Amino acid sequence: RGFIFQSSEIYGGINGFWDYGPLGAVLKRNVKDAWWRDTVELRDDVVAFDSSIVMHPLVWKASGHIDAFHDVFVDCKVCKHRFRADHLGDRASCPDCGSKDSFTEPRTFNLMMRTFVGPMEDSSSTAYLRPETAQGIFVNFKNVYQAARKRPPFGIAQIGKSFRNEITPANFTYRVREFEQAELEYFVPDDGHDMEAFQGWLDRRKSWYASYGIDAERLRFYELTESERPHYAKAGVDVEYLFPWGWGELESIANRGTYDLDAHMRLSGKDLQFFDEAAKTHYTPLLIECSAGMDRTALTFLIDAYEREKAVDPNGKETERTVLRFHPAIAPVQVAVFSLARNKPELVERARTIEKRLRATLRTQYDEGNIGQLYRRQDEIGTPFCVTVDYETLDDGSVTLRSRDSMTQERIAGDALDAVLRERLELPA
RNA sequence: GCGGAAGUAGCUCAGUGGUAGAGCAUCGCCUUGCCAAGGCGAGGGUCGCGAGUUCGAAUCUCGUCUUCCGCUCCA
Repeated sequence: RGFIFQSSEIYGGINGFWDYGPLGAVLKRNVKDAWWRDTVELRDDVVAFDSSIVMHPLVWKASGHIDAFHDVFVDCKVCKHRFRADHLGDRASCPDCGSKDSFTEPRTFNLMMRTFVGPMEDSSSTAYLRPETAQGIFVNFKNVYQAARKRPPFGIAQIGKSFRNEITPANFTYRVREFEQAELEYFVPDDGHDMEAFQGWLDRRKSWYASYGIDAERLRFYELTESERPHYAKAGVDVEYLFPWGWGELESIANRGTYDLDAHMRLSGKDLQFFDEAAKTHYTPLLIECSAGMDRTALTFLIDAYEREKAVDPNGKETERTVLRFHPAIAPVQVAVFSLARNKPELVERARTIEKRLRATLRTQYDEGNIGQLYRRQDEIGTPFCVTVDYETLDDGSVTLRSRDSMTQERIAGDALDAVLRERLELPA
């Protein structure tokens, strides 16, 4: 139906990259808008940001990505298993099959995508496509809080593309090499209350997922143990969804302490601290991070909404109905408007007029023809409501309102339609 | 990167050396008029891509790309 296509399909595709079609692009935009609305627009303590994808290479030195993302591997030529060279130490035999001197030469896997800045392609011009958006926030931290006149506690949010040379892209748009992240970096005073801020954002993110109807049985908030989280992190919770292939991470919420700002202060030599007026001391703010994958979240909405149910056609034959039960805020199309017949100009004109009016404030679509087909087609793309213009409409202006989920129809007076739709779509009046 | 399997219309698939197929979907007309109904018609494929064998390749061989499964990896 046009949600997601393989990238560069006519040339055979390229592993780990995907394109969003007419419906998918709107779906993903709606997911991002929902995140942005809740995380930025409804908060007076969070400001917007949009940093560049290519940054000074030292950013990635400070963040640890240049070291951590350049893993050296060797393969056992006998059992074909691969090992990280630094995990093997001085061992000469394969831990899995015991073969001696069976390793290949060490090979480096660079998980950051590399490019060159300027026309000269040499080591001095090497740059990286960012593997996460967060560092753009950290290195601009001082500019942002001064320009926005913010003091901790306050947050900086950004949505943008990131790139990683994953060894094995897998599971559709779940593990990919180009993806979009939504990240909130929330800076709090070093006053012993940082875990309260962490809990506050965890609760807020929990209710965000719940408010868009994600199946609670398929969503879990996994608390990382001390050994599972980075050494500098005081707490971490992974938001996971039960995909068809198992539990997969959508978002990571963490208390990262002063680690990130410390690292950039150390390498850049710049001061990124605050001055506490009351205590007359300088301090480095602690950081609460919410980092969510937008492609993964969009995929979650798509999978969670998908349902096939038994139905019966007009001849009494058993058939199936495919329906995407999107929340109205997420659905690519919110209202479809139909003319009951395609060869009756007065019906068509009336329906088109209504569709055009609704289009000003809602995501709408016009169609005409066999009414059953039209309803099922909209079910399949997750449109919550359909409005049908029929012969009665020509008499009194009333229309039929049909619900995707209940499959029921009701008669609505023409002048009540807009208000009824806004109520049913759970939109503000 | 390793091992296995697969790739034919938008989707699901049939087609094992001799003119490229079906169902559904899409588009048009008719009929119908409130949940994928019915009738008639149309468009859509260099059979993933590239070589090779052959008089002739979707079909056999090799390479390559992509996808799936299992390893490996997972800041």
